[in-house]
Amino acid sequence: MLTVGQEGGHEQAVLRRLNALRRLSPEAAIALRAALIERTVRVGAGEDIACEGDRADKVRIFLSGWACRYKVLEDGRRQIVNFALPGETCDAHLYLLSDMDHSIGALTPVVYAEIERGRFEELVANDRTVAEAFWCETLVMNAIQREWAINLGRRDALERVAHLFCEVFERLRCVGLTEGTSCAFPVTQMDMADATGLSVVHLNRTLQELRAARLITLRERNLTINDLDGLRDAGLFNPNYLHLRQR
Amino acid sequence: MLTVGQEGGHEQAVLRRLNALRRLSPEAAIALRAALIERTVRVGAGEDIACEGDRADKVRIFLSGWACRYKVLEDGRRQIVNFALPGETCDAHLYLLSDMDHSIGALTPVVYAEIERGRFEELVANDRTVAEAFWCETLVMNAIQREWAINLGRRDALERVAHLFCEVFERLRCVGLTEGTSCAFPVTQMDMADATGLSVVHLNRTLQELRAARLITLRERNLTINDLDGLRDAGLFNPNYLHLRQR
DNA sequence: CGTTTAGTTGACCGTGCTCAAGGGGCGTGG
DNA sequence: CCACGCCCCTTGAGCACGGTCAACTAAACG
Repeated sequence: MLTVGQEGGHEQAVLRRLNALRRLSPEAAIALRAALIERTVRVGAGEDIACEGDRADKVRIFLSGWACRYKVLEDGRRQIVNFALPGETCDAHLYLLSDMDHSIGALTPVVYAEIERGRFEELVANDRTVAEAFWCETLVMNAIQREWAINLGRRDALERVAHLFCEVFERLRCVGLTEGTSCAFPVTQMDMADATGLSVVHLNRTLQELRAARLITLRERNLTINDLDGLRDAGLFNPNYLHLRQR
Repeated sequence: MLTVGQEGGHEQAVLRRLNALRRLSPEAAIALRAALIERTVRVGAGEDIACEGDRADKVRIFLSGWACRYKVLEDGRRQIVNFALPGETCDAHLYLLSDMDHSIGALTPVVYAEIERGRFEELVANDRTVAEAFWCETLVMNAIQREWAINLGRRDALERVAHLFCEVFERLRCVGLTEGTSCAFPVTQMDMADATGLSVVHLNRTLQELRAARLITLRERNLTINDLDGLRDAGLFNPNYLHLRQR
């Protein structure tokens, strides 16, 4: 069930993310913030935000909560192909394609801004930095998607899970959603398995391996990275593909 | 080694592809064709077109030959994350990110058009249909990348290879590079293995299985699909994610 | 309280990997 | 013209990583 309302405070993440990709002009930031609070949608955990086959007619920008993009094969096998984290945009200009080729599900309660085609085009037409920021966002999502292909194709179970943790941590860090070496990780082991292409049983054992190596602590939907360098080594993680500006 | 020169005749594939994604205005088609022949680059088989870490400063549009995007892990494992086929654009607006996060290698002799940042922005600024066509191209590449994640994460060897054949066949068909149920497939088994996340040995055995099932004939770098429906079933292939306009 | 959902553990099995060897085609150089 | 090397494909044998099936625990929730 969807409920629509005003939502304040979370649009900061969006601006932080776009700024990290491409510096926005002050006027652009103001215009964008206004657009983000015009129409927000809340979705409960476990609900679908969009389904494969749905008409694609608006742009979604995630304000809070975790969602995932996924596809289910005929026989029930599910693959999560990416997460959608706060501050991230779900396919700018998506409406140019007629319909969704995958589904988007809420893993936790989610709030996102919904921007109609005309309104979105107005935003990018009025300010070059906004247009470029959304291009960057799309290009980076593409790069992340490539990295997931590498993860699934050529890394073993331990490496995959370690890499996923590193990536998510960085994606959250750039929008200010980490505290020290901790961040939320509100995802079941089933979801993690579907994101890493493993079975739940093997994912569970892999987590235990990471814990035994004192690389991470994961409990009550909270991730603490005890040894960032160690985790990066274990996952063969190199953050360059995230294209976040160095500070 | 690179040689630069004039290249005629192949730009048709680019126009066919962009038109299949978004109808170009007649004037746009003319302007684009002109831009495509201004500066073309030829690369020999096996050479790299771009390397991870290179400065990203121009847009590449492939005119003929096959290339692949790939990344190599520290210990030598290689994953091909996508192919770049004639008519396809390699990251419009790529120059917005400062550098390449992966490499692009030529699998056969390749000819591509190289468009400088200023020239490219002029093209998309002058005609809305061009801008939209490149957005579509990028969004579809993103969708293809997602599908590869599914292939690598949740399909078994036979399904992966069958799916790859179906996808490549469709991508070539929309630019007019198929003849009946045949198309070029100028790729070594090593490359196919790296694209499907399999070992060469197992890929070889999987090919034999597809041949034994009379689904395909693959010899002398030429693929014939003997039973398209059968191959689609075997690969759980649904072309919707390619977003090609139905004729 | 019973039911459901998430996490955990054990035992067994199979897909796909590794290692190793050999064959065929082709270009190069003696 | 043949020899050699190289690349690509193929085959066999053994093994391991990760899947499947099943049972059990603990927490959450009505």
